[in-house]
Amino acid sequence: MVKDNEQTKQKLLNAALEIFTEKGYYETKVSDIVKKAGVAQGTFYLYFQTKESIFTSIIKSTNEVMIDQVERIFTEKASPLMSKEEFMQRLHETVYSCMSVYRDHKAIMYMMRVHGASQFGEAEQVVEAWNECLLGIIIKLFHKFQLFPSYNEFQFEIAARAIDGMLNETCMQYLILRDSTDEQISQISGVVTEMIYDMTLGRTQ
Amino acid sequence: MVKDNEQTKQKLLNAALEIFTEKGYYETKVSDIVKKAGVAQGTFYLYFQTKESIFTSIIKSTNEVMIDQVERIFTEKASPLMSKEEFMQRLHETVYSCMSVYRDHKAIMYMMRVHGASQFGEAEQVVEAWNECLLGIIIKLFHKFQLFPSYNEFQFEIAARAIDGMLNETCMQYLILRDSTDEQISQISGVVTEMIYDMTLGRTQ
Amino acid sequence: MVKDNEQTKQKLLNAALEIFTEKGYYETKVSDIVKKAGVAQGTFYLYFQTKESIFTSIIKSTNEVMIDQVERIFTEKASPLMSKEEFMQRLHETVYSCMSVYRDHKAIMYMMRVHGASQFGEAEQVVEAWNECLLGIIIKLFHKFQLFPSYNEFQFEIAARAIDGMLNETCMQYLILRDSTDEQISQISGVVTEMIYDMTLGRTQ
Amino acid sequence: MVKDNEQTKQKLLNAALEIFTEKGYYETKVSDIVKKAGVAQGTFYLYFQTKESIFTSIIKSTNEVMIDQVERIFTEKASPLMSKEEFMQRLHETVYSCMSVYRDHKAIMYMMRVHGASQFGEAEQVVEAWNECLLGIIIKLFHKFQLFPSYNEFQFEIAARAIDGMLNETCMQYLILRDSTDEQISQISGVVTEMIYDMTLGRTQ
DNA sequence: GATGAATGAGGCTTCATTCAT
DNA sequence: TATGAATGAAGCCTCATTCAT
Repeated sequence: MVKDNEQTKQKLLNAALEIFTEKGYYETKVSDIVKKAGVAQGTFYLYFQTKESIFTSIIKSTNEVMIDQVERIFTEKASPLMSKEEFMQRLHETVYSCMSVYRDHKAIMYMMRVHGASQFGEAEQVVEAWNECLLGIIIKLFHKFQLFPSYNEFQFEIAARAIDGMLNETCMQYLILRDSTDEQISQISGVVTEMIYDMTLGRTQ
Repeated sequence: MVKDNEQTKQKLLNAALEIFTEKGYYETKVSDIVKKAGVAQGTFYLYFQTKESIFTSIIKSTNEVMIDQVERIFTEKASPLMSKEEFMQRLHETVYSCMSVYRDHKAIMYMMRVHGASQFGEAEQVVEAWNECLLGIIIKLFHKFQLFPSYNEFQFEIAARAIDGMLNETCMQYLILRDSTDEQISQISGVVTEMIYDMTLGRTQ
Repeated sequence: MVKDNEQTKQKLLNAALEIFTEKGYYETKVSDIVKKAGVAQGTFYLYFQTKESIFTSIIKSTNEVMIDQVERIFTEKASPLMSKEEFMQRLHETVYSCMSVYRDHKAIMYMMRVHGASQFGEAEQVVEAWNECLLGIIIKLFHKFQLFPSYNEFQFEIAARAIDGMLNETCMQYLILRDSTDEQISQISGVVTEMIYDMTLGRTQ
Repeated sequence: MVKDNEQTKQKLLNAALEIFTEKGYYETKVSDIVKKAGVAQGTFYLYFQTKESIFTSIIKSTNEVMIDQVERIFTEKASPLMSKEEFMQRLHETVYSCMSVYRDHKAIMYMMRVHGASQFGEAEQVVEAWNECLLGIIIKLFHKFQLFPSYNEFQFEIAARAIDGMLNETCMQYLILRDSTDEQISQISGVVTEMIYDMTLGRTQ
């Protein structure tokens, strides 16, 4: 029955994610995964061709979800015509949502960042895709709000990457490496929101 | 002879750094290292106890140098009494110097970030030490300039990590993953400097 | 239903023969066989106990047929009283028929010779049985025609094996490894017939 | 020291030949080989890349030797101008020498014929090379002695293959599958020589 | 100190066979 | 009878480490 089929595959995926997250790709043995999943060694190979392929499979599928979620979050949240308060409110919501995405995919993010998942052809592209996704969104927003009018293409990109780095680092520290309460996440996004505002719309000028 | 001794050890360290950087810890074989160093397999174990120990040794020693350099850079560069122009000038210099440190230790940084060097007890501490180093400096500066007066301890830390993330990401992208000219590095630190200024001293109250 | 039963078994036998022939015993997987037969993995074991047993089963049953055919061919075809022309005619027919047997069981012969099917207890006996069959026939004919009167038992056997080898090799080359037309097979048996004649009845006494 | 080096390699080759001969390629485990050679599992891979490569290596090198030996044997042994007695004498010597070659490389021949060594790309070529070698020699002799004047190209080849098969089969039976004394080998080559003579120079007509 | 051959534990993967449905 | 998911033993190979010279 397909149901059973999928169940086993899912058990393997869950086990693999957990152990990859804990130990990284190389320290994870296929035997660890099957043991945790509660199936036999051979069963693994009914669902995945190689150890690498389950790894790639995990980060690829998660990544698609994350990119999708993030893109949805940033769409049509804010407009240049808003008042500062309204804008801040929206920005805060956006940052908060974005952080939730990180939290929901904690294990994957951990794997990608801490264990440096960019070692295999496909995984590398995934990490890159994720980076470019956020960057693209930020740049699009810059244009929408006509920020940094004096900046050239290159400077634009730098600014976007700086914000990307800010978000990434805070998410990493407070959502991936530590567990934070909703209350704390709200505070974190509050600080980040303010900073982003100050660097952009709120620039002294 | 000690001289010879050190020479061989250095050859191994150089070779190891190069290959670790290129392939990461796990994909690097001791046999690769000795081949590149031009010594015999057994010789490796005259200088390092294990493969892990040469790895740790490399990132530890480099890290000390980096931390030292960065701390020196941030010391006494700026003071709250300066004019904005002067302050900006100093900050720019500081960021630029900081970027130079990244560039000078490109390989190590690459290893730490891209390959996720935080897998072994000691290496993990090194990565952490580096993060804490920058963070500490930033927090100290916040205090010195009495920034974010309304922030509590937690928010303070968040803000510091955000800036840390900004710096890290831009360094990563432009100095570690790509090669940038001095001219470009100057532009990059310019943008970052402005952003930092806007988020801190230049805040719209 | 027995009918269905037999059908499935036959499908498996056909598939197995084809793949064994193509890849040899070891490179053939049970999964290949069932796939080609269009049945499930488990079904295989309803009809055959092991992979080895289907293999043995195939060559054994085929071998019986072949031995039977060959024995019939050689029976009462020629007699010492014939004229040379008549004898040659009969010998030619015999060799031709013999070659047809090889051709009809091409796959099995291929398996036995090219893949060296003599690795398992039973299979080995089959190959041997086949060899002894031909050899026996040839020796019987030698006696019937009172050939090699000066030869002792040992020499007799050598001569028989030599002819056996001749037949085998030409069959192998032209019927098993290559496809030959009826016309060509006729030529081949012509040459072989002449040679056999020259070595036996036609000997320069 | 190179001496030791070669010694270990030779131990492995000897062990491998012995076990391949006994069990065939697939039933031979690398662990069997190293056990018989008295070295560790890993040592095997210092000298051979894979199990297949030691197999190929063995039959390739032996084959070169055999081909060389056989070609030397057949060179300038007989000439069309000889008397029958002299010719028979030479032919007998030739066949005898040829049989010695088989005997000297018994194990390899066994492997090639009985286990059907033609399963891997390179091994296949080796078997073919050996077949073509003998065939070529026989055809050359046919031309030299202007045998079978009425035969066309195709018939020529058939005749050559027939003789090849005769030689092969007798060698196989008496030198590879059984052990024969020198005395016996002499008898065998005697019979074969007579047969070859009868089929060729001694043809009625 | 330097060498490099030798070691052997342990990982990944295959595949014949079983078994619950 | 038929299915096909599950099993697990066993093989090949890698590579960090040791050791005799």
